[in-house]
Amino acid sequence: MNPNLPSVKMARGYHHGDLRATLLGAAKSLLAEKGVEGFSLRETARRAGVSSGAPKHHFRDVRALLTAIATLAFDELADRLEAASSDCSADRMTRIHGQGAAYVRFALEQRARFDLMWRVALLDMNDPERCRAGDRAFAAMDRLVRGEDAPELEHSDPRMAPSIACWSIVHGFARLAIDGTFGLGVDAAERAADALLPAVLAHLSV
Amino acid sequence: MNPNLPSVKMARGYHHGDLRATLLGAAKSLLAEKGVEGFSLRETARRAGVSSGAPKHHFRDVRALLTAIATLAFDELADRLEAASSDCSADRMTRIHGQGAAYVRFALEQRARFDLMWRVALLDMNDPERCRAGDRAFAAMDRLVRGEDAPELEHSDPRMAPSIACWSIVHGFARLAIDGTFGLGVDAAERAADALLPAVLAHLSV
DNA sequence: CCTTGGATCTACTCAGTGCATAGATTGTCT
DNA sequence: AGACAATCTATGCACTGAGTAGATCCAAGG
Repeated sequence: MNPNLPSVKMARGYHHGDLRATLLGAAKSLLAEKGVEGFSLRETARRAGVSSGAPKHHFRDVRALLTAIATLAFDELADRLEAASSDCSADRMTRIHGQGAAYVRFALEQRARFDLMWRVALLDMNDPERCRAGDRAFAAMDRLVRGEDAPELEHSDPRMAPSIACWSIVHGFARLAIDGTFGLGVDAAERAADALLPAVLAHLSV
Repeated sequence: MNPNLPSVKMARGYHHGDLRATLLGAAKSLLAEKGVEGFSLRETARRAGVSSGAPKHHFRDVRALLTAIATLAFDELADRLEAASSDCSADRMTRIHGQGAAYVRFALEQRARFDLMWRVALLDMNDPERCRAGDRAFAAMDRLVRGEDAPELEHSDPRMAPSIACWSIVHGFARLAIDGTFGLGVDAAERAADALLPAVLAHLSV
């Protein structure tokens, strides 16, 4: 055992050793249990076994912590979208539908985190990491819809319409499912989504 | 001046006279100024010129007040959707697009209230009035998409796919616009929405 | 008229929150 | 060894939603 290497699992003394990661973990599970509205920084600190002022040294404030979590979530979503669109044997429309299904699945599985990703009032929207991760997720969708070598454009450019249409329908469906339109409770939403999403995506022409 | 009729504008004494309506008004304007996250029951009471415990007699708790506001908002949205689809000279698809535009316009104009309508954790989702108003808004869209005399179905029924598709794309677009995807700030979002929405809706086939 | 009951409103308390500050502790570098 | 910087604790402040006890007022009935 080499006591010199900056071990991640340091014996917990006055200094925690890896508080930043521990806080992120505690925050994630608290979020999953209580949802965005039930989240609190103090409770996160409590779960990390640390005083309520300790997080300050790793996250400027609660917004910074939430922004970090949202960033991780956006990256995870981007991973999933990229994975879903990597089956090159399928034709374009099939891949688009598959990616849409992955988007909705992510939203339903990671309800609270997905919710958080869009809570602009709670996030630092100018955080460069968050922007990067968000753009990465959108880019995965955009590449599939507008093609690999389409020119990069502003989101608001009218030539983006096909990608925005695809994103809108999938995002809107995910939100409706999460927000209880197809029945409250996770099971009801998931069953409805499975039964409904393919039929819904059939109405998208891009 | 008949002092017997229960005037809405009673001179403000110990009893307010019309506190319920005043609270709703104060809450609405507070919401518009500070957004859902910045809303507080105490500040609402303060603006209504009344102590912080006074609202209790008109709304069980903050959730009941917010639910009442969401209900009013859903009814207002339903009114707008019905008005937008009433132009019988236009063909079906034109009317659907017009209704979608009305939906997005409402969301952008009434940002905070639209936001609130979908904050399930803050609302009493079982409140019958809220359910009624919500269903009314959806029904306006559904009638236009599936036809006046289509059978009534559960939202999650696969035969609802055309209406859900329409709702999803419009709702998703509105959320993206509100949540700053097309640029932060009201102006940017509105300009982008104007430029983008028609092109986006062109990809919807119902 | 006058009293009595019920509705409305005030005043206070409590637990909980985010944030700021001051001070204790510890690892690291010279 | 000594000093420094980073990390963590402890405390205080202003705010929140919610609960309780009591003041006030209105509108009946005697």
